[in-house]
Amino acid sequence: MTVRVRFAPSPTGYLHIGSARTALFNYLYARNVGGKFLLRIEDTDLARSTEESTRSILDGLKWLELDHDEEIVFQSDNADKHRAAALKLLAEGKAYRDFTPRAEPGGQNVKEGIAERARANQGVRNMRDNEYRELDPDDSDARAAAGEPFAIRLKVPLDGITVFEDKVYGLQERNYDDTEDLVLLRSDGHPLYNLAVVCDDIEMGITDVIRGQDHLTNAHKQILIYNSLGVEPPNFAHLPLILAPNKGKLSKRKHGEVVSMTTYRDAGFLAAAFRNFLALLGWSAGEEKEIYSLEELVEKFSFEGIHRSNAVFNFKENDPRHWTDDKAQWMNAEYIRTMPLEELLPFVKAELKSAKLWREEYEPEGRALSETIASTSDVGPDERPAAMAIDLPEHGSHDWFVHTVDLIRQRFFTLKDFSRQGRAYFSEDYDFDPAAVEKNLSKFPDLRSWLPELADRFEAMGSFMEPEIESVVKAFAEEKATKLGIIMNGARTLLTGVAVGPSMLAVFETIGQERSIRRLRSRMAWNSGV
RNA sequence: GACCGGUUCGUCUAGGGGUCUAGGACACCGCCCUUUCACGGCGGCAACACGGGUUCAAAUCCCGUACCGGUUACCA
Repeated sequence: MTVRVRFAPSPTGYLHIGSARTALFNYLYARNVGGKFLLRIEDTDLARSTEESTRSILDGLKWLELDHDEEIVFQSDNADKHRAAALKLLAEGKAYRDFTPRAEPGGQNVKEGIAERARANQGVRNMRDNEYRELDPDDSDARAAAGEPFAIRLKVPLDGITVFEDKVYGLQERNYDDTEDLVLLRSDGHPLYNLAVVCDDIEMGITDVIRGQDHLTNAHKQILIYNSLGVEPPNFAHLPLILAPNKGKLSKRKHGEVVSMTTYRDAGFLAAAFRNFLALLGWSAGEEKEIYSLEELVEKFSFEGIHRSNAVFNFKENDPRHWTDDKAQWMNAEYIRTMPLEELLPFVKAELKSAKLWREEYEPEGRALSETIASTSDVGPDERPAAMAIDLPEHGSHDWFVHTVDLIRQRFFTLKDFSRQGRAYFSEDYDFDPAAVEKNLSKFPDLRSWLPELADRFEAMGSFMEPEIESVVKAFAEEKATKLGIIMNGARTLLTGVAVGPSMLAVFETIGQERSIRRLRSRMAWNSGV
């Protein structure tokens, strides 16, 4: 039998980080065993479900590249089937009509109300002591026919236990006594979650249900429904939860955008990096390795590697440097710095495009992309031999673009850095970081005249490549009896607007002779300073 | 309250009775490299929740306690 799993989010918000991981694990398992990964939108709570949310969830999945098989199922389309199932159970005496008037929906905090009531009922109430449970079927029919509203509840057997072997949590047993006669159909005819899930999973032929641990007790209720319906329950695998730094629930209300998948997409994260991070939250291949490609994750995925304890998603709300989990940030930087250049290029292109920094000249002309890369980036920027310099691409060309991306990515964390910190490489219109101006320019007033003077030296140069640049700048620093670093850092600030970056010689060379000269002479940074 | 689950460095984790003076990663802190730096290299700090057993031997097995989480809806 081929494995069929599903990811079944309810569209009441964007794709939450925990849901994203659930989707990932479903996907990994399906691909690992050659099964199908299906998608179902659980939109039966009309009041809370929105189309926008559905779109956002789909966007998130698409971004993570978790492609689903077959058509998306919308649970609301199946309401009639759910009702029919409830009616069938009613007809078979496996469910009953509850004529108890619907209770007033509690105050603001539903959960607290539930806990409160549970405490109050402590030891008194049998979970199945409903007065209508054993109502004579004829009476029941008569009252229903008279138009009296009723809910349909499952008639949970008196004695026995539900048992299943959870693929993560192991053997799970629960006394029927601990499960109430759950409502299948609301008095307004609306099918409820547990019924809908079971019916849909049966209809979709789901063999393995992989979802958050918050559904562990639902599994028992659902098994009861499967039993009543006479259908063999699927396998269950529950995943540990992802918690907030205070070990509480991670929610949009409390934690805001950090939990949304779109935040990461918009912040310049690579899907591959984020997937990698997500996979390691609650799962381990049992080896000392952190970086896994999707293919490796698929290959190594197993339920044995999944934890039983919840994981904390660590971040500091008011600290920009740690706005999200440090490891996620590191992972993304690691990908940007080390992934094959040809895979990174399209992302940089998209980023530059959206920042209006992309130029058609960066487009490869005729040459295959890989060919270009081989000629410019096999050698790391730091140990590029002199011979390479001969081929140094001209600014504005595709080769230059490739060369530049490879040079500047070494200190970048997100795709956004290419259009922000790296803006000066692609545009004449860039800002100066006040801290950099303060640190590298304002402190050394002499640079105000020295840097334009250095520009004059550059202008006199024939070839503008690292070795020549180096001797010119060194001679200049000696002449001015100052430290080379002062000149270099001042120039860096003028040329790039920021205080950090690759080797300054490489920066000069990459920015190019003409632009370097112009920028060294510019007064803009000085005027922007304090 | 009841039922269910969990508890190894700040965080993610390795660990399935001896190889554990508990390993890796991130973060943090030093040092080195360097013209600077958020790259890189080297190093440091830092954990088996607690109490009882079982055993020659326990982070690993059993029991209890504490704490944390989930569920307990005519929500999903």
